[in-house]
Amino acid sequence: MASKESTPDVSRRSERSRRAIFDAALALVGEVGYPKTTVEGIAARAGVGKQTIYRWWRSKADVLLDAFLDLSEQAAEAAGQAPYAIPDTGDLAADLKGVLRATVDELQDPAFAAPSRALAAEGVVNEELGRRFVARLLLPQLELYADRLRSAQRAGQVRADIDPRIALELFVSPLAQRWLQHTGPISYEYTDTLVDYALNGLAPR
Amino acid sequence: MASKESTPDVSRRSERSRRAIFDAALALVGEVGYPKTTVEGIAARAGVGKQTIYRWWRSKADVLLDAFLDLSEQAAEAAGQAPYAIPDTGDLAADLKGVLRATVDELQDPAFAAPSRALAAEGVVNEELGRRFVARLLLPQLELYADRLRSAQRAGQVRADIDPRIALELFVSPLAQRWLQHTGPISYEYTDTLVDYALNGLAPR
Amino acid sequence: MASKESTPDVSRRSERSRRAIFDAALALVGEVGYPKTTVEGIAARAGVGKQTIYRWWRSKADVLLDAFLDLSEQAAEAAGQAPYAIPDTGDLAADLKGVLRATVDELQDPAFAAPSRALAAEGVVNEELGRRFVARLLLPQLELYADRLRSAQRAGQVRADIDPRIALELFVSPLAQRWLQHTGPISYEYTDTLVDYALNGLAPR
Amino acid sequence: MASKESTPDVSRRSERSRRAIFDAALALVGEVGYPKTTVEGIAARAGVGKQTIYRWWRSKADVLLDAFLDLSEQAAEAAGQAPYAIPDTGDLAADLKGVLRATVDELQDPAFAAPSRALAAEGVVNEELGRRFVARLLLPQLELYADRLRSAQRAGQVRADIDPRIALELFVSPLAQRWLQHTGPISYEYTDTLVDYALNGLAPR
DNA sequence: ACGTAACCGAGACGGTACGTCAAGTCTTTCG
DNA sequence: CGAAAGACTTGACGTACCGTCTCGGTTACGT
Repeated sequence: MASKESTPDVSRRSERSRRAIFDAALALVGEVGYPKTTVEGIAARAGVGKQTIYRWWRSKADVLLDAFLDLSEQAAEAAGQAPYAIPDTGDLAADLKGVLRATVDELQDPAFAAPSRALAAEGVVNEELGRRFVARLLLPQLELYADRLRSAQRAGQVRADIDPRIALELFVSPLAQRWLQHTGPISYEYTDTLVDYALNGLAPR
Repeated sequence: MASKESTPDVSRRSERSRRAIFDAALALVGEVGYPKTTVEGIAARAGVGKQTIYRWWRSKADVLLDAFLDLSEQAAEAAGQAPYAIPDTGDLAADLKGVLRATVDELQDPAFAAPSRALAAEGVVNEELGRRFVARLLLPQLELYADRLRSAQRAGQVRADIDPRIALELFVSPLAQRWLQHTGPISYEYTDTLVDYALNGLAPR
Repeated sequence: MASKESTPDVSRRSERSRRAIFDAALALVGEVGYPKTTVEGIAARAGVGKQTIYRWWRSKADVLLDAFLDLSEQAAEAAGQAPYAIPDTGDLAADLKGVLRATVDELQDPAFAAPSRALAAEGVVNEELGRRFVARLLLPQLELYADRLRSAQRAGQVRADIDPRIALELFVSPLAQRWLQHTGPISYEYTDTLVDYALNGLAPR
Repeated sequence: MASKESTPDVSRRSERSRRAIFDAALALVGEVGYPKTTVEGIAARAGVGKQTIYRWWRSKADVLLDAFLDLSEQAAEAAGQAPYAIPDTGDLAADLKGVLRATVDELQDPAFAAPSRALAAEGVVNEELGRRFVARLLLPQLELYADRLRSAQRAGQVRADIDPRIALELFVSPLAQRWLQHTGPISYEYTDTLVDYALNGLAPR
């Protein structure tokens, strides 16, 4: 006996509509911004009835989260073999700088930045969505940094008593904050500096 | 020569209404959250005409920004002599840990956290407001950390070639991100660790 | 080929709402008067969204015009066989006096008078609505008088060179003006007198 | 002890403001129509504070009524000796036709027609103002017709048993209704016909 | 092969809040 | 102290979207 509240029959779902909704949602967020993106607008642009959106998602933010996850997966596939893993050349600083430079590029691509920023903002204020955003998008990425740091610990390049989950925030969070809150400019030089400071510390040796 | 679009005659403004609007706005954000706080609701709660709000502010976010700045100023005054300055006991680590612990407390006070979070969220998506939020609230506070770090540089506790404006982000941004995006728990232990990592670096010495 | 500005899909329209709106509009005009009747009030009383009114009508006056036309049609149906036709007993004076006496009664029934007066007033100042009011309500009624006068001409009771469309105004317009502009009292005696004066003229014979 | 609600000290009243308000009110009604004429607009156009209007009048309609009365008086003065009286040449039909032709001209002069129509409309719906409009503008004019008819009765041109107050409506009201409600065109020929029909009646002699 | 049960596009529905406008009141400033 | 200026409270306006609820139509099984 299926629950009354469960999603409708998934097997009959129109893949065409799903794709059109994702495309419309991402396009609208990029074009007019998140606040002016409306469910009504997404439905119209996707050539879809409003109810088709409400049948499968609970809110505008929900749609966008799925659309963005879908986008990320597609991007990952397009990127080929090692889609999302931090290289391990043995040179920790160089590896981190490389990944952060790629992130800088990504953050400046409007197609990626607009929905990402919108979801982050919504997550700040809507805790439930925020937790899903973090769990499905942010944490997996952070975990890659943690893995790389653990590897560095085994190689003796990072002290053994360091908590990798916290350590990674030393260079990731500053970039995140500058980007989200416009508290400063973003550049390769900046992220390189973050890695240097974080690895070597501020105090004289 | 007053511009046609400038705000109306400020000298005639009702201080009573201004205060009531601030109080109502902060109270509502705290009680029902930012999205459910409406201009109409603020006006009603403040016993003020809606037009009186639109006469002086352009949006809900604008009102809240001013209300929150006002709150901060009052809090600063109430805090007495050294309202917003980081102590300088000579022990950099201890001083930073102390201030961050105070910040942790503040971030857990709902009266302060709700509007702050709302403004941060709005600023993420509304760049114009975001820049004002940063310029009027965030940067002044960050500058205090920069000052303390400069003092530490003079005392030889921080390397001279370090850029204080970037260095401070090593411990401030992680806390900010955990708070804003719920990427992890917040505690005294956590901020203490951040300061230790940031000052000493991750690499073995 | 439907015009872009045409009313929405009429076949899907809710008859229930339409009726409720008419009832509410007529009731409110009767109770609080036309100027204090608001679209918002009609919607609330009808248990209907405001947008449902604006979807189908352009203004308060438009709603009221349709509501009143609907009322007239219902009254006509209720009146039975010969709903709106002037009797033709052969005695022109008696027939006209009878109809005018009925009109006097109608003009003193508040349920009928309030919306009628409101529409007339609006029509005086809003030419577009005025023309519709006249075309759909006033002229059809006047035409009945013209018909009766033509019949009287064929019977030799009215001179053949008389223009019936003007002639009818001799007894209809005075009543209309007294009612609309409060220029004098209204009674059976008054309308009887009008008919006598109009048929026989003022000059001695 | 003066009542709180009495008008303020009339002797100190600014004639300059009073005139400017009248001019502004009449101009605005002519230019944008009655509904779009606002007290705020009148005050602005007259270079006067809004309160100066509310001090001396109770409503927009009140202002306009006084403005129109003032205009009528000025017009009357300008017209010279016998400002408002119906000529008495002994030929009743000719005298009435002449006056009605002049009225036709007046009704087509926008400077006169716009405020007049506006006041009539307001009077239809606002009984209190309507009665003042009628008493101060309409009835005095009707009385002139009544006087002329009484004179005709003394001359034996109108039957003695005719009530002049009702008789005059036979030709005045039709013109009024056509003008107010757009129920038909207005012309010299039309008003001439009205006089003929009214004096001679519709029935064959 | 055919009913019947779902999804689908469309869009009307009852609502909430928006941002604007004007009403009429109240307060401040000036002559 | 009257008048100008204009800020105030109030409340209707007409618009934009919300999330729900029909409406036909078109698949896509299940018997």
